[in-house]
Amino acid sequence: MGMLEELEDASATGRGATLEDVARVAGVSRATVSRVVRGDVQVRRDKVAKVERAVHELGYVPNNAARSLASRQTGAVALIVPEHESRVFTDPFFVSAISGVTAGLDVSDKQLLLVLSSPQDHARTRRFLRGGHADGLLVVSHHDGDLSVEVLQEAAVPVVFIGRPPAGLTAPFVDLDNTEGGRLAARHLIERGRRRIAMVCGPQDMPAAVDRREGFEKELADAGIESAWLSFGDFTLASGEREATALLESGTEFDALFASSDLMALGALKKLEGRGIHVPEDVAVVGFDDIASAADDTISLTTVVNPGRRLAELGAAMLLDLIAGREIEQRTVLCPELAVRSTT
Amino acid sequence: MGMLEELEDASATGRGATLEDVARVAGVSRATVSRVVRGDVQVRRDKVAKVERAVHELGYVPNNAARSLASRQTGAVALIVPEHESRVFTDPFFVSAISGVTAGLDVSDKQLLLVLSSPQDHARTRRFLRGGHADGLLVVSHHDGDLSVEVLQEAAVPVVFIGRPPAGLTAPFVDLDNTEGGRLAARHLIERGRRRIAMVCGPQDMPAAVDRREGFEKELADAGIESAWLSFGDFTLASGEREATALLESGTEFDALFASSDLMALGALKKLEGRGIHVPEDVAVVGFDDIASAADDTISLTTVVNPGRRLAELGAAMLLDLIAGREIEQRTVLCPELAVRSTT
DNA sequence: GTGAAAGCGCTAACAG
DNA sequence: CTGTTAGCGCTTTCAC
Repeated sequence: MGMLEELEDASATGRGATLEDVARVAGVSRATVSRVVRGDVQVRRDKVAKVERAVHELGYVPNNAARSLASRQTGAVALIVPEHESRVFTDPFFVSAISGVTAGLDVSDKQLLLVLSSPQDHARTRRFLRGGHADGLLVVSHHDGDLSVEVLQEAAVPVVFIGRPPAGLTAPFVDLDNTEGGRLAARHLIERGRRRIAMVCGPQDMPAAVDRREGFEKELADAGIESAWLSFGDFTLASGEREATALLESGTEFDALFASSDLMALGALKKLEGRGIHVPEDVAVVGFDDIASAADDTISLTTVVNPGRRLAELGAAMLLDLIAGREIEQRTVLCPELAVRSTT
Repeated sequence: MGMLEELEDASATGRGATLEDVARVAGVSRATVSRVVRGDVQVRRDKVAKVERAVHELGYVPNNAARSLASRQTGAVALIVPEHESRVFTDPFFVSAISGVTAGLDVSDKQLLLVLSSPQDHARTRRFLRGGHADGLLVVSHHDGDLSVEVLQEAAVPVVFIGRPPAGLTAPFVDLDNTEGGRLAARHLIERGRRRIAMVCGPQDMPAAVDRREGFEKELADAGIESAWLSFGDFTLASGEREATALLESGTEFDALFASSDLMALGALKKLEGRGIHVPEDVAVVGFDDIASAADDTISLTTVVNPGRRLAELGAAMLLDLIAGREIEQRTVLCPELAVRSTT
């Protein structure tokens, strides 16, 4: 299937007291009970007390379905991740993003629906979007073509991108300045005296990956040097290994490697070490993301910090504002920092 | 918050054609449209065609909330994982379990709600359970006290455990014969000529961890040898490292180590190698689970195969049967196998 | 086979 | 501040 999500939704099934029961016991009208239950402040204190007692007594729990039906709100927000399950559960960046969204939603009573939609699930995702399951959408890790304007529009709810949307798709977003991130990495390497710098880029159908590459290339150009090698992975550990191997086998001389994700950097590191290449003596390595294991003693990877958690949190807040009908900044772009450790 | 879930649920928000619209366009009654939409076979072919055309024409999508409200069914099934987010996204076993459930549910139209409920979220989980959000519950990775009979009963829906529930909690379940798994590991090590065997157990508030330890101990006892050392981790990589360090520092002599999870085995392996101990020459290592990286060339860990995916799939099928009111086998116990690789 | 009618439990104007 | 009144959109007996 390919949908995975956070939730708390759906509807109450059967049993249980209804608003009406509570109203009867408390000796007030249904509307009043409804107000109390939702915290609609305009109710006299004594009635509130009565209602609360009745609610407790009856073990009343609101019926979600009825609530949604009447309010035309689902009480949920969906986080759309156009990646395969295995990737999401494997890349720490997503974990931080998810926990960031969770945190950002915490101030509201919205539930998180995690929607993993690998390419094959296109139809399913579309159905989901049309199904009106959420009051708002958060999109992370978007590749070109994953979601079209039309499909998004069908959902008829506010959308916020975590990471700049591709050209042609206009939507509010939060993002890291990935171009600057690429520059940062390149500059650092140059300052360390490296001149034969290779880069393993991320998938070029993702704006973030493109930006990182461009920033890297620009910085090199500004310094009047050319990149020693450029290749493309998909942000995974395996692709990092693969591209490092290719780099090694190409016979290219290089004294530094910039990987567009920590996972790829880790994969490359493994291969380099396997060949007896010393890091950072022979080759300096810089990653991107700053996943937890990058700071691990035995790895200690120099990397560009990608505050995924923070971005996600901001994105969630933006979405909440949008849903509430508040005005928001259409774009929020954070400035990257470099965490210098032992690989450079 | 601490709930994470799969979903597809909630309710349609606004817009869109209703059953009534379709009925009008198709020239039939609402009831008929409803029957057609749900595939309630008793409808004349020509009317079916008319309805389908109208549905297509209007782009009709059923409103979930209304559906749930009327049918008193949510169309969702919850997978309860009493673990912290970080753990779930970090342990490949959960990934297989999740994908197994996903697969098992695929034959139905039920949606998966992933509920991560760390201990602090007890109240939240309880609320969720009482909320009637799902038509059935699947519980995996249950620790003593995580869920009580009462709490489960409040949900008032069928429950299936993936992994034997603790004493006192009676529920249908699917499980691996963990005792046999522990035996298998011990026997293998003994057959390899090892006699000073250490074990890093899992948390003893989990039946699976207890069983693995007991199987291990029994097999050793049958062979007339005593375990060299026994300690307890929590199934994570970090705890594997920690316990291995403790083992090393205790000065205990040992020529084999059985870890109750692959992640712990990996952590231990790292520490052993860090100390210049050769595996398997000096120390043989056996893990449990057979996560993907266990089969990795550079690791090649001998391990007891825990078919998490299969178990989860079976569990989901059982739950579906239960929800449909069908009779089921109260317990399904799979027999473990050993994957012999390079660490023994 | 098919339609009519009666809600599911709640929210949301609208009076008062 | 509070009660009354309508539905939200769909499923589900129950007759026909």
